[in-house]
Amino acid sequence: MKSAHPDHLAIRRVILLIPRGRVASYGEIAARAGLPRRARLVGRVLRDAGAAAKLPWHRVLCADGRLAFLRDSETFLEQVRRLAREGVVVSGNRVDLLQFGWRRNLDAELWSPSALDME
DNA sequence: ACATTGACTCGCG
DNA sequence: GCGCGAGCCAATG
Repeated sequence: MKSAHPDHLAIRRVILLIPRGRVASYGEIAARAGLPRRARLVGRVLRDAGAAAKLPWHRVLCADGRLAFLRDSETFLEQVRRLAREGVVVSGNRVDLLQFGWRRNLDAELWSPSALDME
């Protein structure tokens, strides 16, 4: 049973917009969906969505770039696999947002100009 | 109806 | 880096 709640739909829409090879935080997704400070709702939507939803859930991380799961969990490993498949590097339990963040620091582009090709 | 629980985030010490 | 509190609020028991 798919939720018809408009907030949930807005959040799913934003998640689908995250480009391959990029990641975004729960909070950023909420903000882009017009729901500032509703990061937890994003997590709830993803959990409720499940595998059948076909959402790129692996591109969603915590605000500091860490994955949201325990390092020994199967979900964590699956997320790392999916990210690696599209070129996103996970160091330890985190991703460098300067390189792979949807909205990354402009200075990072000076350090790796090739990142511009991903837009 | 009340308390707890989160795929969260941010500021402060 | 780490813990705490606050803000957030639907789902769960």
